Amino acid sequence: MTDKRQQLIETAFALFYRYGTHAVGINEILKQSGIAKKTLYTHFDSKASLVEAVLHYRDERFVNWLDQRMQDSEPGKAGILAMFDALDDWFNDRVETLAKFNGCFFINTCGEYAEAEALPHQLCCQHKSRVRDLIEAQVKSLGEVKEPEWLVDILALLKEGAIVTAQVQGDKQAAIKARRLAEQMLTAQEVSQK
Amino acid sequence: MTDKRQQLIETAFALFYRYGTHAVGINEILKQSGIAKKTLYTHFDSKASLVEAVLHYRDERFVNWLDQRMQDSEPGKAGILAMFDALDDWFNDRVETLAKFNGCFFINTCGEYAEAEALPHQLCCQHKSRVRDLIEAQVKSLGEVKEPEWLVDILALLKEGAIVTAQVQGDKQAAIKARRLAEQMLTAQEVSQK
DNA sequence: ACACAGGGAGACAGGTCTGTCTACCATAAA
DNA sequence: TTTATGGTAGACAGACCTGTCTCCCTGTGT
Repeated sequence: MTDKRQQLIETAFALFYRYGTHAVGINEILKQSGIAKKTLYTHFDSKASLVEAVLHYRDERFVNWLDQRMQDSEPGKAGILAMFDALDDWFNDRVETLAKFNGCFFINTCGEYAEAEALPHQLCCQHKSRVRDLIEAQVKSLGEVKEPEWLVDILALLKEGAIVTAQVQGDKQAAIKARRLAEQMLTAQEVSQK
Repeated sequence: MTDKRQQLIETAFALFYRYGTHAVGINEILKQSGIAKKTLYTHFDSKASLVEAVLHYRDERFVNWLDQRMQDSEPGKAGILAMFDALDDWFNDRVETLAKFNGCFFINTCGEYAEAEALPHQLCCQHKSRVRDLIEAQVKSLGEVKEPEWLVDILALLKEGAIVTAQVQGDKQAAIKARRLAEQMLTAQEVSQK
């Protein structure tokens, strides 16, 4: 029962992530998952609510993965740099949990629902806030920082830049380049602290 | 004659930029532009070739605008910072040349054609290369730089990060934040140079 | 053994999409 | 005046979309 629902979400995610939500029809999802149309409509009101569920699913999966990777290192500088290492693994398809890299699902979806009022757009925004919270927690562990808010924003901005560069330009080294700058900033931070 | 063609491209761009290329139908473009379907198909083979033309149009328009803004300042540091100022104007809808800010048309379109083999994806990639070239020219004017390639990459990456942050999170200050970091980097560069 | 719920298969309605085609109307050159 | 040309208007075909509905099969609890 809930098994079918999950299966639908996962199949839909794989297709949406590859081809975009508008480009993929319900029938394609049904064909690939081998699930009947009736079953889909018992679990979801409409395609829009399936899209919504897929966004929730990916959000949880992605944030959990990233959080785990950051928790594996010491809080603070190491944790932040671990984020960029995690991104590097993602870009180069060394993470089984996430699908083959195709950019950020939320940035892509946001492009399809560009109006700020659209629900998918808002869900994407919420996802980015959750990721920002992970960074913020690490920055707080750094100790006294001149302008912590700005540092958090810049680190998040670097992350977004790396993702887009890796996808559009196909530059799989983007995370490493961003990591280097982050390291410089954090080192400068340490020095000025002493 | 070519007038109609241009009109179609501009109407199509306005709609594609707002709603995405897949979400907008040919008929909507025709209705808004008041042009007949037959005329469209004398100028373009298919919707795909219209999308292609729109990407070229936006590419030229955007690159020309950004280039102009950078040329208005002294080459080097000032030129680079002028780029971030230009972005700030764009994000906050102070540029008539570009439409109301809705993220980067190329990033959005790339999300819709996520596969690297897709032609639109490649055109988006080419656009980003052209923008990178603008940055590269400015970095060359800086004089001796330790690793100019890396600096160019990072500045481009900051630019992408600012655009995405401004769109998804709605943070209209993103360009200013990125500009601040760029300024710090370039100042550090100057100091180490002496 | 029997009733019943869950799901597979897919027909179907109603709408939209792209792309073609016909019919008609301008304007301007010959 | 006549004849191209380029445009408008829109019917139309054929495909595909979402969402509903019916029919049938299968497994499970009683």
